[in-house]
Formats: sequence, C-alpha cells, structure tokens
Amino acid sequence: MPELAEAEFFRKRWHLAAHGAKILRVHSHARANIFRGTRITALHRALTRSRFVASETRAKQILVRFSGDGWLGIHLGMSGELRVEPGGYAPQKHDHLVLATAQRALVFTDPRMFGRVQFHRGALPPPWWTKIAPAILSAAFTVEAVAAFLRRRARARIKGVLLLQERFPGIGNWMADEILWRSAIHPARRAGSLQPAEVRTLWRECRRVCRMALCSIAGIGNRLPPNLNAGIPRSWLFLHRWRPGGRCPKTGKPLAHATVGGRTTCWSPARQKLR
DNA sequence: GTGCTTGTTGGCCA
DNA sequence: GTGGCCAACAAGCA
Repeated sequence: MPELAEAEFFRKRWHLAAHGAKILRVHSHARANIFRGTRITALHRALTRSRFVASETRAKQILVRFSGDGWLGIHLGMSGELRVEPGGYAPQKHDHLVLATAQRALVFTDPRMFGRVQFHRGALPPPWWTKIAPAILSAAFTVEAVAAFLRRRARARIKGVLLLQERFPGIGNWMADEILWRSAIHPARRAGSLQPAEVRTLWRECRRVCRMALCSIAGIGNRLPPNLNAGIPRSWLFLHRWRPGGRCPKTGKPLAHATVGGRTTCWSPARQKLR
C-alpha cells in the first residue's frame, strides 16, 4: 500500500504522538528480513533513553532522528504500517519494532515483511537516505529531466517507467495509474512514443498528483485525517479502480484492468488510447 | 487448494 | 555495458 503520501501519513502519525518524547524501552521481533543489514543490538542500545528529535519523509521512506546521533530509517514495503498504541501495549505477531514512551507505544507492523528497518549512528544522515532521488515536488524535477529519462527508457512501457524510483521517487502502482489517467496516456504506450506535449502533461500531472495526494491523504500542517482514505475525493480514479463494474469518473465508461509493465494496471479505455 | 496483492531486488537474456 | 522482464521474498484474503 504505502506510496509517497501514505508514508507521510504514517510518519506524521508517529511524529504527532512522540515528537520530543523519550524512548523508555525498545522491543524488536528478531525477524531477520525486516532488519537485514542492521545490527539490532546497536539499535536497542542507542535508542533506549534517547529522544525523538525530528522526522522526515522522502519517496516511500521515513527517517526519524533521535538524540545521541541515532537515525532510524523505515521503508514500509508492501504492507508496512506505523501505528500508535497506548502505553503498556503488548506487541502482536507482526509488530517488528515497538518504541515505548511514557504515554504511548510507536509500532512498526508489517505482515508480509517486504518492509525494512535500518539504523545508523552519526552526526549526518546516512548515505542510504541522502542518495534518494530529488523529490517530484522539488525544483530539480524538471520537464527536461523527465524527457531525457523517457528517451533513455524509450522501449519500455510508460507504466513501468513511472515506477522507477531513480526518477519518480515515491510513485507507486496507484499513483502511476492516477497520473496516466489524468494525462490521458495509455499505460502500455512505449515511453519513447510520447510527444513533447504529452511529456509536459505527464510531468505536470506527476507534480499535481503528488501535491494532491499529500494534502488529501496526509493532511495539512498538524492535521491528520482519521484514516488513509478519508480525504480522497470521489473524482479520483483511486476510489473506482477496484470496484466491481467500476467506471471512469471522467467519462462514465467502464474501466479496464490488465498487467502492464509487470504490474496490475487500471485505465479508462475511453480516455487513454493506445493509438 | 488457487490465485491474486498499492514494493524492491537480483538474475537472466537480448 | 544497458535495458527489459520476471521470479522471489511472505502472509493474508477471496
């Protein structure tokens, strides 16, 4: 589930509950896959009695800074979630990491275990964080950069190209479909076949969908919607794509589903033509 | 039991 | 060397 905006929703949930708070206890399930490449004992030692100082979201990843130069990186994978539970919470089967403050428990849970927790100690953020590509809403995400990337990936289907994090950090399956639907571009088109005007439209919709998804899903300022889908407008493809007999919110015509670029894809044939 | 699943990686092949 | 494609990772759900 978690793409850019969902990651920001979960980050904010932890941040609002624990910003400035002291971590009294750390609990982790020794499930190797989640902590691959990280020394759990170092994580326990560093975070116990440290404070939750700051947090940030980049692409689909979350970084929390603790006092004492501790950095916790979280990738939510396919099914990861961050929850806040009352103090004294007893970890459940899929809760891989629990940080207990005096009032609450910060829980990282992930049934499918495609997610990842990394720990780093140092004055500066870790390399695996700083090497994440520049955000789609940053000035570095230019129409020229997108055009050059599509030229290099000319033979690949545009749907698959939008999922490449090295150029479209934070875009996942549903955002890619939403962007293509709004741009009126068929997901199976070859990246190199897009006309300059279409590339510009795609670039603009990438930015627009990111901006709108962040507002709708993660809320504005200190506001946090009650759940992930609470703020999503009915005009989005997102709310129609999995409904049986789902229809395009723009044309009213039936939606189509198929595997494109290796991923389940939904589009509106009345609006997105293969030409 | 079967066949899916909103992510990422590594291996194979053209 | 580059890029495209697919299986694998694991668990839950219909």
